[in-house]
Amino acid sequence: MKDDKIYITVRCPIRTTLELLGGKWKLLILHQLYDKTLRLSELKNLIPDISEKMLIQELKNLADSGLVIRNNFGEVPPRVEYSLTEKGRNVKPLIEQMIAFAKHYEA
Amino acid sequence: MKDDKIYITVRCPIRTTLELLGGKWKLLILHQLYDKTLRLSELKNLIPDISEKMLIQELKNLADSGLVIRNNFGEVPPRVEYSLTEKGRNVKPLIEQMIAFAKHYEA
DNA sequence: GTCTGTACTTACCTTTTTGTGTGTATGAAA
DNA sequence: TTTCATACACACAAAAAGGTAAGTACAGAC
Repeated sequence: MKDDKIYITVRCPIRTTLELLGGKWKLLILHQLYDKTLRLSELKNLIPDISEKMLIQELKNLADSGLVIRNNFGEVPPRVEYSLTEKGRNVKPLIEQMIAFAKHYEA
Repeated sequence: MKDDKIYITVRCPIRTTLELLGGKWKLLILHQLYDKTLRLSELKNLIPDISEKMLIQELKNLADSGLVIRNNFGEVPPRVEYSLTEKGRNVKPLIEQMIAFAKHYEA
């Protein structure tokens, strides 16, 4: 029913971004990754309250979305490095606006 | 500001913003509200797939956070209008960055 | 031959978020 | 009298998100 109306609203850029970046962890991970390549263990230290499962899961998510690149060195013990893709780097202004918003809010 | 790593990480501006604006609906509501005052029923039409319960709940949330003002005219049948506060208006650049991000992503 | 370090995987569980359906108040209109 | 419109409350259910704990693989160090 009323397919026209619904269709327009449910596929808007805000929802797209929410799907890509929504949730508790993705933006925090991308923020850490912004200007450096990091290993899983390093991310774990930088975001101490994330569980290993969530970190791996969200990194996989971000890699599947093409925002993060997973570089597996194929060594033993395992060595894997994560970094942003070109598209992933587009989160920067978004993150900066989030920080600005929090600042304004707390002022 | 302290250099305690944990403290910094669990209480950072990104998390603050996530707490205020996270979830499926808040940003969509704020977006509709950006340049106009709206009644509940109007918002319901503009975001057809939100349930009434969620709409009311999220509006209450946003009002409690001081981002939205609830103006109750005390009439019968009820007439209540919602609009952004000054602080609420600070979401604009954030929303615009979300839209820009989606655009870049899809390009 | 046991231990260590790393990046996972899996099963299971709890919490949070979101959705559905129903009920309430009231004045006016039919 | 009945019906309608509006904003919202409440009980409950379903779904999604997140957390815990255990296990896997394997080269090299001990």
